[in-house]
Amino acid sequence: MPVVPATSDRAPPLAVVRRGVLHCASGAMRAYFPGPLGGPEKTPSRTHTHTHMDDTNSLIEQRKAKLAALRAKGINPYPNRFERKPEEIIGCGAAREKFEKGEITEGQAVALAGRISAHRDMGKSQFIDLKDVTGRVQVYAQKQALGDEQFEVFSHLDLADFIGVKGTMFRTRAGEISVKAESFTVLAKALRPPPDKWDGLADTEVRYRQRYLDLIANDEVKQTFLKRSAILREIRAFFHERGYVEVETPMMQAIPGGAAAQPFKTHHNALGCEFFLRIALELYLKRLLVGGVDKVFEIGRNFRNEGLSRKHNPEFTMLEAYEAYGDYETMMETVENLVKRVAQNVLGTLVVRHERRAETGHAIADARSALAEVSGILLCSGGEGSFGALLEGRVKELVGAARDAVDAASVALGKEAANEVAQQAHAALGEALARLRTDADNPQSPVSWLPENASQIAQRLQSVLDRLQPLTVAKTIDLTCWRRARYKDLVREKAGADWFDITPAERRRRAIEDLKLSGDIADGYEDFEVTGAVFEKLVEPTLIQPTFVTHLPKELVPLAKLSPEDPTTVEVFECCINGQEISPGYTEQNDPIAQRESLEHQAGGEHQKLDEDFLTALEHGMPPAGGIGIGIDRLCMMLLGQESIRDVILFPQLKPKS
RNA sequence: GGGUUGGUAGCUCAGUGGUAGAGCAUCGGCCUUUUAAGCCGUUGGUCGUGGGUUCGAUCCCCACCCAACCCA
Repeated sequence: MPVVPATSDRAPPLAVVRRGVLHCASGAMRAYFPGPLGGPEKTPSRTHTHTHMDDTNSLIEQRKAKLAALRAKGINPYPNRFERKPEEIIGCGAAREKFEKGEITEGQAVALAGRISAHRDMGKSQFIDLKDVTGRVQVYAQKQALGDEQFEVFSHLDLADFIGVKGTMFRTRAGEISVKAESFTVLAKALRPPPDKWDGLADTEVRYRQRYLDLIANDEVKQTFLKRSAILREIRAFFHERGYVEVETPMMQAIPGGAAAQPFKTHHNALGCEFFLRIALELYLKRLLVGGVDKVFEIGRNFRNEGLSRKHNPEFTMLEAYEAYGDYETMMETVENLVKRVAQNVLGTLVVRHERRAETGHAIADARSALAEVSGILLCSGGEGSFGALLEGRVKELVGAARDAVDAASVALGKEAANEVAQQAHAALGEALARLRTDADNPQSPVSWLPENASQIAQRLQSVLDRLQPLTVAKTIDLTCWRRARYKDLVREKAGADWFDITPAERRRRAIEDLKLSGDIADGYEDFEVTGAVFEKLVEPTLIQPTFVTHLPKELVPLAKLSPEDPTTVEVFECCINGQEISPGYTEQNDPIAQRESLEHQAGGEHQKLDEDFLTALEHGMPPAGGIGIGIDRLCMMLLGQESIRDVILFPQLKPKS
């Protein structure tokens, strides 16, 4: 009931005004576009549009009214092209740069086109910023120069409209390189307003689902994807220069092979059979080695039917390259040279600096309020006896330290300083949380917790850690120095020098109890899997600087070739950078009998999973070869300083909106 | 799968058990070299969805949807 009168109070005058404008305008539209375009079959949809417009927000309505007004003036808001002489054509940013360098002189005629990104109205003179992929340039429009009619149209242009401008270059009094408009053309009217010019677009969901808005609003996002493109270009150039052949192999495969992963299933109607989207490129590229394509690579999408996370997108881009008469040593050099070249040519440096992208202010405010909450809980639940121990303890000290750090961060002027203290806070809280969890799990703990207190405080601490996370991402990756380290040595660094001298039972106990990997070690794990968990959880995340991990145990990579110098290991490397495996490399298995045994074992007796055609190919003889795979998305994350794979994939997979 | 945080105007964000707020954007007015232009005025909301509690819910409770992060 209260809704109806309220609407009827307000709605009628607005509706009358808007309908008046729209009806008049669409009448003009029909007059200007007689014939098929304005024919009767369009009328129903137009009517529908009207009802829709009445319901939708007024910003779109206003723009549609402007669109109709343009048509009423005989201006086509969506012309087929921007008419201009070829010699005048120039990019917006390019025009500014060329003027700066003196390649264009004051008063020279130019033509450029772009999207309006800012509008400064001075009455009888106006400024807009015009943006295209080359950058931004200011356009200056004077009533006198354009004439009353054109100036009227110009002054009613909206942010996000596309226009073309012809004019002359000059520098304003304030020194800004600008174009004085002599004429302009509306190239495409935008019916929706762009995101905020200052704050950009922050809503992650909108950024990923409507990436075009992200690209419009957030320039650094556009730069990231332009650089991703440059990375791909450099990778291709690298391999082409070395005589590699680029190929494309099937994405739809009857038997998905080359990796252990769940595939996506699809169906071919005409053939009446199932196909799978590929999970790896390997088996087809090796067929090409058999066929005499000695150096071959492919860059393409793989699909794995697994969970989504910061590091995983269900479809991701993989590079695989194989080189006959090479081995895993050859391929290590290849990876190193490739990454160095790409970094140098795209970033101009071999030292990659990762900065956080999140805004410091909000994160600190969040973290501080959460910390205050933790302190509150500590105080409120501080009864007699048991809590005395807590309040005296390390936990309180650490929470206090974290608070101080966050407070310091909030007044720190520089990003660096804020980041440093945030990192300290993060470390301190991580320690406090670990301590809490240990004590809470340990009945012999000197602190006799109330269980609900412990878990409550642990949750709050976790929350604080989460909030501090965006502040703590700052690191430098030095690509000039590539370490080579044996798997066992790296494990010994984290798990103890005697790790491989103790019994398997002792290793398991130590991993679960001392190294706190209980959640990562299943009951049925083999001994090598226990060590594998240590590597994956404790070693790999710490390998920030480029590291080739070599001499992996043969059980871990059963399909690989044994190392002649140590037959308990295989000729395989994992190249880790930024705490992630970027690239595995192999001396490829070319013994058809050994390969058959491994694949049969992997298929676990399910014969339909065996790629007989691939095994047949090997029986025809494959030259000894080195091979690598490089996760392009992860490589981009590392090079471009992004902490989420979704920030290097233009359209990451999200749950469809219902 | 579990947990934490979030979803309010086109955008960025405040906020409260009782008529919904700011800045920018929009629209109107003044201003012919501004640049986060300025000044004056104006418009704009199913407060994620669905239930419940209540005289009254955007707020409290429950469920669900979507997202980010952490853990598994």
